[in-house]
Formats: sequence, C-alpha cells, structure tokens
Amino acid sequence: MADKPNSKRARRGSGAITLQDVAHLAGVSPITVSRALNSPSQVSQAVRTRVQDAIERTAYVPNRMAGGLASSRSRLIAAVVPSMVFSVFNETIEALNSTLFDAGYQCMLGLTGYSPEREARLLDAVIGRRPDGIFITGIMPPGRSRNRLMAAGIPIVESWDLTPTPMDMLIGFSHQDIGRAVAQYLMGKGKQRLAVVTAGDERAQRRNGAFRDAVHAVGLAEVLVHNVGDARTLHAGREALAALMRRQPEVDAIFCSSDLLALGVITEARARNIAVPQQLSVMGFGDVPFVGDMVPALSTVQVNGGQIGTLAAQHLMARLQGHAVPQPIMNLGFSIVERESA
Amino acid sequence: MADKPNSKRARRGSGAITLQDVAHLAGVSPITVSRALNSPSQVSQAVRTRVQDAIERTAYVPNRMAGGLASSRSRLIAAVVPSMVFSVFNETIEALNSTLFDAGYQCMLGLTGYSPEREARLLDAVIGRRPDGIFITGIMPPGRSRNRLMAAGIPIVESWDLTPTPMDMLIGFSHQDIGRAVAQYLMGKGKQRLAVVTAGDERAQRRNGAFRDAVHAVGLAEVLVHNVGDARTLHAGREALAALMRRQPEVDAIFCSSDLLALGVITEARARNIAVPQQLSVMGFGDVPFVGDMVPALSTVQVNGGQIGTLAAQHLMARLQGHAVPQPIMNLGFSIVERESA
DNA sequence: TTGAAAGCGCTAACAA
DNA sequence: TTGTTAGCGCTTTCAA
Repeated sequence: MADKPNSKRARRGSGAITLQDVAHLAGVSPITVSRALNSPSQVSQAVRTRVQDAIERTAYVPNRMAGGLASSRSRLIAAVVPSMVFSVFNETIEALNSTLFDAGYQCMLGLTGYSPEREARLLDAVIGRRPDGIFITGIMPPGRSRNRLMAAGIPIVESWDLTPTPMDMLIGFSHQDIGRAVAQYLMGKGKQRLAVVTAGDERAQRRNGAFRDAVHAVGLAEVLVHNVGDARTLHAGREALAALMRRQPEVDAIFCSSDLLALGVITEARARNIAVPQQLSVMGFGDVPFVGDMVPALSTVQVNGGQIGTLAAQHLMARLQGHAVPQPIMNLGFSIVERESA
Repeated sequence: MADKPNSKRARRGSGAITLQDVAHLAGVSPITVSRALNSPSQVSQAVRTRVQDAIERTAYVPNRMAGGLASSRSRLIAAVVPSMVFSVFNETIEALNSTLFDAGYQCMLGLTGYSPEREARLLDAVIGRRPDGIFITGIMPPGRSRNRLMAAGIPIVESWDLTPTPMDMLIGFSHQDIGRAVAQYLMGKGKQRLAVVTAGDERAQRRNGAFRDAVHAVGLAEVLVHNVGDARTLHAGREALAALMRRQPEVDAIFCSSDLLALGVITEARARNIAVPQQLSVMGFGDVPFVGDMVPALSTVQVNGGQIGTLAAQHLMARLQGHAVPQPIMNLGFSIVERESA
C-alpha cells in the first residue's frame, strides 16, 4: 500500500481510489494519468500501458464531480419533461439519452408534472448542477425562470413548439397548423358536427383554438369542447365521449389532444355500438408506437418525438464542441396519419 | 462590482456568481453564506436576512458539483432502467423521481436498452458521478459490474425480482410465483391448451418456466411458446397469435410477458373473430394504467411499479440519513387482476 | 454565532 | 512527452 501524505487534520474525502493513487502505483504524476484518460495521444505508449494497468488493478473510476468542477464541463445534460408515464415524450427522452450517452454525456431527468411551481424549483436544481446543456419540452414563457435560465449561459434546446423568440435553439412544430390541418382533414371527409376532447395544457389549447377557428371559418356549428384537465387517461377519454353524447348525440368527429384519450373515445364508441369512422371519426395526437396496430387503427397526428430527441442531442453536442449550429431554429412539421378511425 | 482577487494566472472558472461573491456583497465570510443556506438555524436572524438579500440580488445558484466534491454527498440518485418507451417501468421512475425531488435529491437516468454491454458502460458512468444512491431494475448477476458496484460502497436498491443475495437492499416479487399462479388461474377456468407469448428477457423466461412446470404437473399438453425477442410491441403480439394459430388452432389461453403483447393478441383475436375470453383467454403482465379500461378489459398481473419507486426512494433516503432500514429486503408480491380477457 | 485555514479530486496553465 | 503549480467553488475542521 502506498501511504498517502498525512495532513495534521483529520481525514476527509470519500475514501475511494483517486487519480493520485493510480499515479503512485504507475509511478507517474497525477496529470499524466489524467492525460492518459482524456487525451491518450499526448502520452507515450509505454506510460499509457503502465497507467492502464494501474487503473485496472485499482478498479479506479474517475470522479466526475471533481473533473467537472476543475474543467467547468460537467458532461451532463438536463432534460425537463412534463411526464414520463405513457406519454408522447418517452421516445424523445430515450432518443436524447441514447445519442448523448454514446458521446460520453449523461442525462439528468427532471419531471415537472405539468406544474409551473414545480418547474420553477426544478430549474434551479438543474442550474445548480451546471449541466453543459438543457433540453426543455415546450417553450419557456417570459418570467423569472426564463431569466435565470438565460443568465446561466447554458446552451438550451426548447422543443415541441414554435416561437420567434426562443432562448437559444428550438426544435418544434406549429400547434396552430396542426389544429387547422386536422379540422380541414375532418371537414374534407364530410364531417359536420365536430368536437374536441382535450387535456388542460396550453399547447393543446392552441391546437383546439385553431381547430375551432377553421371550423367556424366555413360556417359549421359550434365546436363542442370537453376538457379532462390533468386526467390524460384512456378512462377519461371514455367518459368524455359519454359526456359529449349527452350534450350532442349528433357529433360525428372528435379531435383528441392525445392518442390515449382518442383510444378511450374509440373504446367507448365500441361499447355503445357507434361505428368508427362511419358514424364517428376520431383523431388522436402523437402517434405513439402501438396505436397504428389497433383495430380500428388510429388516425392521428405524427410529430416524430424520437427525431426531436436525436436532433436536440446533436445540436447540443455541436455547440459544446464549439461548432456553430447551422439551423438553430427548426420546424419539423407534422403529418396527418390516415388510418381507420378517421 | 466587488473586484475579485486577481491571481497572476489567466482567469479560470465558469464566470458564474459564486458563494464568494454573495459573501462580499453581504459583508460576511463565505462559510456564513454556506451555513445560511444549509443550516439556517446556525446563523443569526440579522445575518440571514442580509445573506438572503444578497442571494436574491445576484440570482446566485449554488454549484452542486463543488458542494458535492467538498462534502462527498452529491444529492444525486441514479436510476438504471432497461427502457422508458411505454414500459412498465415508467411509473416506478416517476414515483422514484418525485419522492426524491421533494427531499432535495435529483435523479440521473440510465437506460440499458436491455443490453448487458451497454449496462456495463453505463454503470461505470454512473459510479463516476458518485451518486448517493443507485436504483437498479432487476438484480445484478455476479460479475465485473456487480463487483465494481459493491466496491463503490454506494447504497443500492435492486428491484423487480427476488434473490437471497442482493448487493444491498431489494424490493421485488417472485417471477416463479407469478408464472405458477397464472397457470393455476387459467387451468382453474378450465383451459386446457395453454401457450405463452413472451419477450426474450430473463425474468420473463422465469415466469414462463414456472408456468410450464405448473401445467406439466397436472399432465396437460405441452405449453406452446412464441418468443418475440426484443420486439415488445403490440404488433408483435398480433403476429404471435397468428403464428400460434398456425401451429395449434386449439389454443385456448395465452400468458403474455407484457400488457402490450397481450393487447396485440387480443387485437388479433378480434380481427379473426375469436371470442375473448370464451374461446381464448389472454393474460398480460404489468397492469399498465389503461389496460383495465379497454374492451375487453385486460386480465393481468399487477405488480405496483409506483410503489416500488416510492419505497426505493424512502429506503435510500433513510440510509442516507444514517437510519437503518428495518426491512432491506421486501417481497411486495403481486396480484392477479381478474377482468374480462381471462 | 462567526471566521480562518485546509482540502475534496480533478484539470488548466505554464514550464521544462 | 512529462511535470509543477494553482486553482475550480464549496464544506469540513478547528478556533475564537
């Protein structure tokens, strides 16, 4: 055992193997070990081998907190998402995480639960970790959180939405365009009595607003809206159709703010022997992985969450390597996937 | 602007506001600011107010890497999961994350993609962050990764399975018991020709093995097995039923290794006009949030992933506060949820 | 209740 | 190619 330099003070530290220990064992200075790890080309073959050997024998794992502190690069990316439970953000996070991981970055997860108060606390916690980059679902409205985020000077990707004034980079699509396109699609199928089943979040409201405007523009009847609030469940979708049928039995097309709600509407329709899509067309939103294989296959709006994650990771990494990102604001668009339900 | 002490060397550091800056502004020493933040009761009311004020004015956010390095407590918990995309682990992670966050911890996400090679790399990356605790889905088989993990001396919760020799703490249930219970349940309904549709992972195989043994024990026909490998999709479930029907049209009950596969089997059954459950019983696994509201409602095995996450967080935190965890090994059991499909 | 000194484990800057 | 020195921004230890 190489003995450590004894200070007069009591011992501190975690007791784990350090770069020092490895350096002693290999008979080189600490910085040489550091270089063997981080820029091997700067170290001679012979020394590199000795260092590798010492690392292997000690099972040394570098302390990234220390490294991050010293270099001001944490190799950490924070991802801020409303929810993970069967949500459309799953694929985004998985793609982001795996692209980053392969490049040596790690992903810190932050869940807001669709709560602004929680989001504010979360953002301070995130900034405290000094991540090299931040991925945010949605765009950050003006306010305290936005100011702090911008002041932190960390590369940021906002997503899932569009704005002329992002904090930094942006990868998204237009919710208004989606609402309008769905309305036109449904009206193009000859539907006359349109309704909306929606969660309470603001992006959904914007889709709905544009949907309603498009319907009004051609003089059709008022669009019925059923708001499920935070209950983004299949069950809520079933109840929504029940409620809608009570209010207006002639409804012949429903635009849902998520695929899961749409599945609920379809399920309830089946239970009531309402033919989909003949009597009732149902459109979802998100195109989560399995809805195309159901019977009837769900017609929905595809937004390619996986691509958002992959692109965000690439933009962030480019920026961290000092490259300029050629297209920091991207509109990925969307597509209406025509299947059986509408 | 308070001027910083000028070293002869070129400037380093991130340029962000530090505890020093706040201390200068408040006219106290850095350690007092630290105490005002971490143990306010040790600081006089007057000083505390001045410090708070300085923090507010500078929008200071403490650097957790520095704090973690100095204190050997990162306030970070790592969660290692196979996948997040519409998986049964969603609720576990969400519960874990939110319990921890409310206690001032943050969650680092690690995805293995069911790949052992990736898992090994991931674990080293995780250890490098010096998390205060680690949550692992599954139990770690003997080998290099397990040794390194144990050597790191970090509190660990393994989960979703049982073993007499966990690394540390364990919150799970018996996959054998589940396989056996499902077989008995199905046979109790008078089913005679049982089959299994399964993903390739080892835990599923253990459920299947026990299922098959229980069926053989009473002398019923060989259990047909259809393995979908890594394709844990609804689509794979549909194809599985098609394949099974080709091999043995008299199959009258199928145990699926996930709810999504079960949904696929049911969907295909409907497409083929096979009555569920009269002609064909279908059991899932996981009880993910919406399967109980479908038509037919899915009968499945409930394992309460949310509770695993909450308990794991509590165990980890208790340990970090120096409390002994009274029951470090817990068998949460499971329940068979009888609904319409079986 | 407050502060001074030392150091956590690593890397940037400078030097040889 | 390798090493020396001086921090990164915080908290622990010891002292008043």
